[in-house]
Amino acid sequence: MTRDKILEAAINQYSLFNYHGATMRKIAEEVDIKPASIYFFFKNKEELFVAAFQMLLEKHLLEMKKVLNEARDKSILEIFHSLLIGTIDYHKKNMHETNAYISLITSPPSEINRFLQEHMKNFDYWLIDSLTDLIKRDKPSISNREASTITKQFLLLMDGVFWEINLYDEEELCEQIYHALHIIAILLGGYEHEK
Amino acid sequence: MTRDKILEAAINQYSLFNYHGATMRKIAEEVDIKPASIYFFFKNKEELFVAAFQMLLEKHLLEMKKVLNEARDKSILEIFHSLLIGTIDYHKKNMHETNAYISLITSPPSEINRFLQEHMKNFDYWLIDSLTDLIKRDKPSISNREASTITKQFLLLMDGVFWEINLYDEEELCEQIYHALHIIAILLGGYEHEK
Amino acid sequence: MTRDKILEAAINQYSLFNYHGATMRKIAEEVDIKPASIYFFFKNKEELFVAAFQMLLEKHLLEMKKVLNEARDKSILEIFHSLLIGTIDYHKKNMHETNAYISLITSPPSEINRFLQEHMKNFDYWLIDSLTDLIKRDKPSISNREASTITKQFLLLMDGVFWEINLYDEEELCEQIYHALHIIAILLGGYEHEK
Amino acid sequence: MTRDKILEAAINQYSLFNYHGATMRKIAEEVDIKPASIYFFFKNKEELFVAAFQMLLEKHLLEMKKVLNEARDKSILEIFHSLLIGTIDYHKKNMHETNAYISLITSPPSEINRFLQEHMKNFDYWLIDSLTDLIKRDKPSISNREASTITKQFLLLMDGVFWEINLYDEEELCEQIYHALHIIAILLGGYEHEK
DNA sequence: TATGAATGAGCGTTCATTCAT
DNA sequence: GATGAATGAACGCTCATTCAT
Repeated sequence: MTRDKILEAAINQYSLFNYHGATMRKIAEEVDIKPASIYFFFKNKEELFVAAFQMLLEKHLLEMKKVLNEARDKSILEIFHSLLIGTIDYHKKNMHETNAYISLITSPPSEINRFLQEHMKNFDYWLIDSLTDLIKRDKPSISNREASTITKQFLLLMDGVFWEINLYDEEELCEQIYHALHIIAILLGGYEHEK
Repeated sequence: MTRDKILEAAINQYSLFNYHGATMRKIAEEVDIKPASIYFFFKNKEELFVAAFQMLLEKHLLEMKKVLNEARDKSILEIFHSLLIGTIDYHKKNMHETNAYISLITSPPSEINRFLQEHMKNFDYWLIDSLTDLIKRDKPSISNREASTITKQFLLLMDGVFWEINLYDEEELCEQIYHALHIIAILLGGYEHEK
Repeated sequence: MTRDKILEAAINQYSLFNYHGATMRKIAEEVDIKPASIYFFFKNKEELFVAAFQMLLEKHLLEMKKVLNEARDKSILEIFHSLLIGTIDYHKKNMHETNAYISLITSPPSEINRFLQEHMKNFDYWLIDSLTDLIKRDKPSISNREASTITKQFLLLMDGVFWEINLYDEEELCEQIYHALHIIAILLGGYEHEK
Repeated sequence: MTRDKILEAAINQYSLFNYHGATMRKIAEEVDIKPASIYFFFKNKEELFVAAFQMLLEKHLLEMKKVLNEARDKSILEIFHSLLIGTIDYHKKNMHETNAYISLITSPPSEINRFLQEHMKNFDYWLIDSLTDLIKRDKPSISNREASTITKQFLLLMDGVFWEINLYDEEELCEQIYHALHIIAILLGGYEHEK
């Protein structure tokens, strides 16, 4: 109970002030306990944050899996659509976590760098594999190579949208999502044509 | 100039440890002076960083302008190409600055938030305006709306590549740039066809 | 008994880190319980250590009495010999306790100072009285004054050897014990002669 | 200036409360500065105490050398006398330092153990060599072995007196010194006789 | 008996900052 | 221009201790 609240507060503070600015005092304040109490649950600041980041990344992975699973039976274009919207929705709903996630990737505290690299690689492999499979299921005539290319192109667009969360407001972001989907439609259309 | 060296060191430290982790002592150490000496040039930490960030953003804007200028006389596809390659090249060559830039955008120290928003908006306007103009110069038949759409789609792809600087190594990044250019070609091709 | 194990651990920790460095946590760890459990047996740190020191001093006194008792029927020179060897043996076998004992005497936690002074005085009186008696039993011709002198000289030598436990290794210490016994023999021999 | 006062205060506090009880705050208070200021002169607590102990041991060695030097031209018995009195006098006059010295030897903070061992060995060698030389100068007929034996016997007595600083008050201590000198006289007398 | 959970006080240390020189 | 010396505030953390269970 308290342990979970501490983890959550750690992520919040990290998203606002990064590692060095996220002090044990402020985390404790957010949970409404005293700083010393944190040390009953975590050995020190570093281990608290390793635990918090682990939780963050797992949650992110789980959420993505859920989104993909719920869209699994739709057409590939709709799957891309759901994935994009799902990602943005999740991140808009959990701005603190998203901010923390972004900070984590752009300037990871050196202690957890290796662990982070591992996670990112796994996440990437899983997403690429899943999407490539779904593309081939939807368009059986497509070659492995082509499916992989489409996947990577989609990731490129998704990453673009993801980065633009930082730059644009709700409305502009919506427009960019629309552009992304439009491009995907064109790319998939190309293969449609050739079939 | 000692002052310039301090600014540079501030950016370096910021890129490595963010605002709260970039201490006056470490900055001074990097310049090989004592912390007290920094206060001869800057009133306090906040003003030092405001100055450093200003320099960083100006440099970034200047660099982008230079890249665009040098490509100005090529075809629009080549311009897009140059812009993408130029951006990546610049950021690969100045990893500290890029890291600082990313950190600045993803988790800006609250004091400079307003100033940063202003800059980003101006940068965006400038880039969109410039690109829209160049598109229309290259393809006079295109409507304002269409030109604006292409520009935004290009920005989406460029942002995707930019974010992937964080995720991928040299080789993979190269592949993604290729995908981006390929997509751009298709999008422009569409208009070509309609002409 | 948990209580006894706590006392023992307290002495151990005290011998290693003195009063302020002997923490409740480390003591608890040594007994394989939690720090809170110590408070079931002792009101607080101070009372725990008062109890521990009392035990330590009593044990030391008892041991000395035992050594003296076992040598009681030998000649006075042999008694001195046994006492010296016995003391060293005991302290070599219980290095932690000896260390604690030495620390206790050289830098007593202020709270138990008075209690310690009392004990030391009693121990001293007892040892001097016992030895003086035994000398007179062995050499009836000796005056009270002379017997007292010999006792004090012996104590001086024993204290020398005791301090050198801190300074020398096994072999060198053995040599010093030999010197001590040699001197004692000479001193007693002087009276022998005069008899 | 300030640096020296800090070292002195460190020794004082150490003599009273040992390493763990000698806090930076109390040391700073004694010097009438703020705790943070200590860190301008010393990297951390450990290095402060290493410096303090080094100073302590050097001062002790110097003092002993001075005492020995001043007595150099007297007879060997008088030299022993001066040494004993000089040692006691010095330690009585610098009770804090003596207490620190004793604590240092009986329960050295593990970090400086090696350095301390080295010093003690050197001090011992120096004292033994010096005394052996002086004995032979005073009694040329004596063999090396005999001189060495006398030296070690003297050290034994001096150590006894030294330890008894902890146990006895002024008056009793005086008596013990008298006993020590008496024994030395007898021991030297033995060789006199044999000559 | 024993401990999980909590805390106030204090620890060693570093922070940004000042100011006389 | 630059720094030696200092400091108030805050840092991460550990201390002895409490108390309900």
